[in-house]
Amino acid sequence: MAKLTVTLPDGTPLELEAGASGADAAAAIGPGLARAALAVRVDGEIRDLAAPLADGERIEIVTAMSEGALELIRHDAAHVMATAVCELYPGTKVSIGPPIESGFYYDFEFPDGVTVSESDLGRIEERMAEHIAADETFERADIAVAEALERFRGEEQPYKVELIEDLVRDEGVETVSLYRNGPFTDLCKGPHAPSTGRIEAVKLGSVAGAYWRGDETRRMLTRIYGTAFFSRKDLSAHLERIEQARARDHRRLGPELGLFMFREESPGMPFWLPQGTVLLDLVEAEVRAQLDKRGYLRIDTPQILDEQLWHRSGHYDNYRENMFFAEPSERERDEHARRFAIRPMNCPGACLVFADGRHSYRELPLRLAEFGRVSRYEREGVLHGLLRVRAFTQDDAHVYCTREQAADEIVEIVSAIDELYARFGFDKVDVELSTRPEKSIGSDEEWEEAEGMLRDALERIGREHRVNPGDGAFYGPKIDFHVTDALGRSWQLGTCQLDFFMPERFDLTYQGADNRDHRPLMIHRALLGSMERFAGILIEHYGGRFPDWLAPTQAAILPVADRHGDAARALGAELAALGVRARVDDRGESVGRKIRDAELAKVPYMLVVGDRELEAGGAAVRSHADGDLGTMGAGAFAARIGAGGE
RNA sequence: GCCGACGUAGCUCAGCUGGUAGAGCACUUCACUCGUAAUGAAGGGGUCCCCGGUUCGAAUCCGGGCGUCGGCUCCA
Repeated sequence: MAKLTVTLPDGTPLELEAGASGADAAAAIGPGLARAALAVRVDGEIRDLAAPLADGERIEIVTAMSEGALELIRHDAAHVMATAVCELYPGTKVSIGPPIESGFYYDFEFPDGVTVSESDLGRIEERMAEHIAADETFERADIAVAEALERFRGEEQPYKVELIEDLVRDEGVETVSLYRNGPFTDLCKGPHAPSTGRIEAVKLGSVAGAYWRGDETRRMLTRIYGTAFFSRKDLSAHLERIEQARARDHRRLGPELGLFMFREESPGMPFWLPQGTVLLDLVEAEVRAQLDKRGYLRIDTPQILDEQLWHRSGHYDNYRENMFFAEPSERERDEHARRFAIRPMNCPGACLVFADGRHSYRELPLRLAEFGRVSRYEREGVLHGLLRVRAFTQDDAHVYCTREQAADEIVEIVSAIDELYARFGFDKVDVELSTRPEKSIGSDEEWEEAEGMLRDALERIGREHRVNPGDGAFYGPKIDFHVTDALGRSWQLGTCQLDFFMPERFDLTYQGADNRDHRPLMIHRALLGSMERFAGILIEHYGGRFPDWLAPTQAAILPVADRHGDAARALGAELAALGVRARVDDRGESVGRKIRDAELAKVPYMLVVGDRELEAGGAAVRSHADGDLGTMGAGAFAARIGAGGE
C-alpha cells in the first residue's frame, strides 16, 4: 500500500497511509492530540481535519491553543447561529457570517413583518445550545457551480446566488464548497472544526443593521453579533473587559466628573464644565509649548465667513453636505443679503491672512497656528460623545513654504507629534499615508508629486507607515497619526496634509530672491486633531484618573471639623499661590464622607486638616495611589506634585 | 441617512394587561463637629422627550418628530 510522509512542526517526519487526513495524522501522533484536534495547518494554511494530506507537506495539528483556533470556532458559531435563526424564523435569507476581532456576526434578511431585536437573542442562544450539545458534524461538499446555483435558487437564497455568481465572474471558479451542520447548509470556503460541540462558550451580543456588502444603496440586513470561546472562563474574562471599557467610557465619566455635558438643544456640541475646561486648558498649554518651541505664530480668524469664500476654496463643491450655513435675519426682507457659512475648516481664513500684504522668501516657512473652532454637520446617527461631534477646536496650523522646504517641515511636524504624544503617555505612534480620493481637485501630476513628497519625508526619518488609498483630503494627500490607548484601542489624532491647490485658488504668492512672484506650498497640520476629541481619548486612556499634572483638581482639602475651616481655606490659598489646583471641602460632613467623595471624584490627593495638623503646621496627605504620605506643609506638597510647571 | 432598542425627579432606575407617579443617591434645612471610602432627621423637586390620534380616561396603546444608545454607511 502506498504511503505518504508529512513533516511535523519540530521537523520529524510522519509516515501515513496514502489518502490519510489531518485527523489520521493527529491519531497517529497520539490519542490526546486526536481528541484536541480542531483542524490542520498545512504549509501555513488552515484546513479541515478531514481533508486529505499530500506527500511532503509540512503540517501542524491545530488545537484550542493554536493561533487561529479562536477564529475557527467563531466561524463555526456563526454557522450555528444561522442554523438556529433559520429554524426560529422560517423564510430567512442568509448572507455572510465571518469571524471578527472580538467574535463573529451573521447578516440575515428576515421575512416581511419579522423583526428581531436584542430581546430575542436569548431564544436564539437556547436553540444554538441545542445544536452545540448535539455535537453535529460539519460536513464539506464540493459541488459544481451550476448545481450550487440551482440549489440556492431553489431555496430562494438570493445572497448566496449573488456570491456564487461573483465568484464565477471574478475568480472563474468552477466548483464551490458547501458546509452542512445538522439541518443547515451554507456556502462557505471553510475551514471548520469537525463538529459543533467544540464551541464551549458562546454569547450573542447585539443586533444592528448592516448594508448588504457595506453598500449604502443596497438593502439593509439585520446583523447579529456574538462571540465564542473555548471556555466559560475566557468568555467571562471577555465580558469583564467590556465592563471595564464601559467604566472608562468618557460619555459616562464626563458628566460624572463634571468635565462636560451634552444637551438636546445642541446635539453633538459639547458644553464644557469648569473641571473639563481646566483639562482642556492644560492640554492646550502642552500644544502651545510645542508651537513656541518650533517657530509658530499664532493667529485667530472668524468662524463665520461669506459663502463666496467657500466657493473659491472648493469647500462648497466638495464639502457642502458637511457644512452649516448662516443667514442674517435681514434675508427675510432682502433675499440678496449676503449668505454666510460657519467654517468647517480653518484653512481659508489662514489663506486670507497670508494674502494680506507681500511676503518675501525670507519669511518662509511661515507657520500660522490657530486653535480654530470648526463646525461640521455630521449625519444623525454618527455622533458619539466627544469622539464624533459637530463642533470642535482644532490645534490647527498652516505652513506656507517652498517645495524645497516642505520635507524639512514634515520631519519637524512628526517630531512635534512624537514629543507631544509621549507627554500624554502615548508612546506607540502609527503612521498612515492617505492618497487621492475620488472627490478632489487638481491634476494627477500634482497629486503624484505631493504624495511623493510625503513618502520621501517618511522614508528620510525611517518611519514605517501604512498606505490608505483614496483616503486623502479633497485638496491633497495626508499623513495621519494614530495612538494606542491603555485598553489597546487605536485612535487617529494628528494629521499632516500637503496642499498645492489652496494657494492657487487664493492666488497666494511670495517674492523670491529673483524678484519674481512664486506660489508657496501649503501644509495643513494638526498635532492632536480635535482638542475635545483628544480630551475624550485622554479620559478613556486614564479612566478619568489623570496623572497629577493633568488632574483638573489635584488636591481636596478636608477640614476635620468646622473649627478647622479657616486653616483649610488658608492652606487652599497658599497652594493656589504655588500653582496647585486645590479645592476645600468645608461641608458639614464627616471626614470619612469627604474622603469617599474625593475618591469618587478621582482626586489624586487629599489633604486632611485637623487639630494635629494645626499643631504641626500643614496637612495629612493621603494619595489615591500610595495611601498615607504623612504630614507636610504647602511648599513640600507643591514640590511633591511638581506644581508650577515641570 | 439607514436598521434595532431606549427616553419617567439633577443621576440610576421601578411603575403588570390604560384609572393623571415612586425608590435610592444628589439637593435644601435642622441637629451632630466628627480622624482616612457614606452621621441622623425633616423637606423641596416631575410639561412621565415633543406633537397628534384612539379612549369616559394615556407615562402606559397607535402615528409622526426630536434626542440617546448599539451597529451600518460616512468620518477628526
